[in-house]
Amino acid sequence: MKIDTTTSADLSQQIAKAIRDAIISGALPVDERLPSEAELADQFSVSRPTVREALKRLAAQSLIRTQRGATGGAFVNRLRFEDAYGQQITTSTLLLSMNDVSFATACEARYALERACAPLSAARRNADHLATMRAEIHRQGQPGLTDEAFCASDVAFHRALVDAAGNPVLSYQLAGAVEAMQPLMNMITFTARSREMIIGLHGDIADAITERDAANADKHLAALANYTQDLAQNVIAQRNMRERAE
Amino acid sequence: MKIDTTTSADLSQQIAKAIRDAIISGALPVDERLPSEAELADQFSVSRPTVREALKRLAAQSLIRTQRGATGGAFVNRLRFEDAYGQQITTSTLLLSMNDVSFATACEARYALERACAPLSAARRNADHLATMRAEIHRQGQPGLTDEAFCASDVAFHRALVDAAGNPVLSYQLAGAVEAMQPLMNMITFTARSREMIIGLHGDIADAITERDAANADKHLAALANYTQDLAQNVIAQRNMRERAE
DNA sequence: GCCTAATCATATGTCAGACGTTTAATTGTC
DNA sequence: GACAATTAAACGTCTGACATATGATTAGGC
Repeated sequence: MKIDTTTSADLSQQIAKAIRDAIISGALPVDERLPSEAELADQFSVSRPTVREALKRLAAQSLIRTQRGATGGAFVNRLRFEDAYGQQITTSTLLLSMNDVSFATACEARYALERACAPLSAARRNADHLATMRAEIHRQGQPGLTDEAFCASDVAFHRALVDAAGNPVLSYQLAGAVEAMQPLMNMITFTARSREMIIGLHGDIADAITERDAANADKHLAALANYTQDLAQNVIAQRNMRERAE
Repeated sequence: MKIDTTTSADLSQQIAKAIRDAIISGALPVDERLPSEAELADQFSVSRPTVREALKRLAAQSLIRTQRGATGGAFVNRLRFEDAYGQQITTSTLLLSMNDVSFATACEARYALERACAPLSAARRNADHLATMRAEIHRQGQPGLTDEAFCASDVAFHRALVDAAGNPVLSYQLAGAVEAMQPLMNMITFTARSREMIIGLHGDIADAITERDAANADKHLAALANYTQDLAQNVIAQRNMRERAE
């Protein structure tokens, strides 16, 4: 494991890259213990704090985990889908908020991906997925539900729909798209009538998935996508009206 | 900005989380300068190395950038889609290699996502996208091309197809799926005949996109997905045969 | 008075050494 | 042989210092 002396980056960055490359290449297998911080400092000819900064960089990416104590140290971490969800959501959320991504663009991406899952979900859904979807639909209909709670339930419904496809890669990819949309969704204040409409479409989608009817599931998802876009456009139009009036 | 004293995690982890939350919530806007390391150390009542470890964690996620010198410091970084690609690809690659994801599962996810883009690509593609796709198809047909080069060109073709949708969110999401598949694709040794077949399907897809024919694009993408799966199955079957013979 | 060059101040990057804390293995005792 | 005390290894944190980069300031020359 050698550091790249040609680049003029921070030492901790170079060391992190060297170890990261070793992990990606498979030279450091999962659960392998890295040398101790003191040994790494010797190997790379740097001080322990510098090594520690490099290790923290890797820890932030969930590439390693550390344990204290006699047999402790840094170990190559098995990156699990659940661990990657959080990071994916954080990144997606920031990408949307920092790059002036329009609601329309985000919404389009989200529903395009979700519709890609629908046929698989229709084929493979099990009782658990259906039960989750029905439970969330029921929750969404309860009076007095805050907008935040409604949106959270909305996300849970769609995640169940995606998970029903039984493909962890898809679930991971969609997690970012669906969860990151939530802050944007929260911008839309749902009226009682629009909630009713959404719940109805959720019911249609759940019905189609229950009946393993991929075509109908796609149809209702498309309707939901259109309706969501319309809602957002109205909110934006009204906001512009208000601003012009002031 | 307060640290969570209830959890018993590392101090640097707690501090990183506090700053990260502030960034996500918008309390720290893009390009805002964080207090100097010494000031942060004072605020959080920790030493400077601990603060530095926290900042390195954030830097690893591209949430901040640092500058040396008199007016230097740590600044909230505008997370760009291009910056996020690399991280997304690294994470996706490790997820696949560390979790025994079957080729079938990864392939299914990839083509499901890609087919979700196709209708948008058909509607919005411009001359640049078409030119890139044609150029890659031409490259793929050249004799003497190594398997690696063929796969790289394959990735470039599909990225052009996805980018044609004109939705940066989709491009970002797909980058992980498409690029992370490459190591798995490289496992498949393409014969001359299978390359011919793939190039033919690429041509069909490019034709459909050129003609803005979403239905045909989807049809040929589905055919390509099936053919890729078949190729992989044959490779795996042959490998098993060899192992049994030994 | 204006431009250039030396100086300075500030902040990050790195180092050395030390001490505290956690944890498992070892040792010693009953 | 089982349990308790000791020990050693490793991470977590702190202090203090020096090196280095870089913008701002100041001094000097024209």
